[in-house]
Amino acid sequence: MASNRSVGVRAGLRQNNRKLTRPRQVVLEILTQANQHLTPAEVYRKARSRYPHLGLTTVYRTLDLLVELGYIQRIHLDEGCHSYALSAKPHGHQLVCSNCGRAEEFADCDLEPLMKTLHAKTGYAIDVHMLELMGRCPACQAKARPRKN
Amino acid sequence: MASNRSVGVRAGLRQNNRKLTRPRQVVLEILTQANQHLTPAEVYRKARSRYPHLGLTTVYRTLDLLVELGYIQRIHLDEGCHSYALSAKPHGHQLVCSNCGRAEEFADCDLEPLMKTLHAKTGYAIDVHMLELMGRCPACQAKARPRKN
DNA sequence: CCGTAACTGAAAATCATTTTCAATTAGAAT
DNA sequence: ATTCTAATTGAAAATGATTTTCAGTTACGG
Repeated sequence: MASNRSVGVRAGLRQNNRKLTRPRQVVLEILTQANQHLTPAEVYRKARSRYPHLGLTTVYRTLDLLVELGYIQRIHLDEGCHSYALSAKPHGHQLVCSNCGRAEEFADCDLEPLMKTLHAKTGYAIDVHMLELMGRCPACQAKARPRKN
Repeated sequence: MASNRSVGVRAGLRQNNRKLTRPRQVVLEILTQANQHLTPAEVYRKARSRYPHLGLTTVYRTLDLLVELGYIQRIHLDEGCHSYALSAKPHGHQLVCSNCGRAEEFADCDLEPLMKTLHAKTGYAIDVHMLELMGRCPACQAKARPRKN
């Protein structure tokens, strides 16, 4: 069953003279099915249960490629550092649970006013921004305060 | 000449049962005099010209400590990953030049409305945010378009 | 000045990421 | 279906960043 996504990706790859290989499919599947941002090592571990021959090197290369083509995005966490997640929406940001790591993606960051102010103040031609929010997700909040009953 | 900052830091350290040692002073001086965010390796190189006996291990440990006490802040760049800079203002964010790396700090991020919206939408109890902007600084813009005359 | 907990630096260990290279494979062209 | 070739792969080695270990040193309260 070739997923819709996989069809789209195949086309995107072809445009760039790239191939849709098994390892690439597997990495993409893992990220598609995870509701989470994953580190390269995590992707590797999960992907190998499906395709044991996969190499870690290839995971790194595939993640880079998918970022380059815009199918996934790179996330910076305070430690551990790099994780990757599907970019469902153009220009997505993450809202990450500081307890369980679950993440929501959102796009409506509305930083235009801030960027204008800063441009006026500093003269910088701002073209990129990185925004990430952290806090407890509803489930973890519930777990944390069972005494509330 | 003990700087004002160094006095404040000494007090802060003492409260935590920590000492103000020469290596720590040097690392702090380097960051104070840099108008830039610096990686641990950069801090190390600069600091050694002043205090050649300094070890890289100590630089890492000192940077961690200073972050913990709130005197400096950790910055995440797209690659290279970690850099450190003085946190002049409480809760600072960085506006980094994508060309030369120079950075401005700002605090008035005004994300409250966004955080409220997201809280309503997702239920997350948001308590931390990471925001970083990138773009060309005025100097690099000027350099990039000399033909404009 | 003393005592001691905090701190230090060198070396080794660990962990993430990249490079190298010979073998394999996807997919365009027959 | 078969061939051809550039793109891709995985193992191993190399590189780079960061952490741990540990014996010796130092700041600073008493």
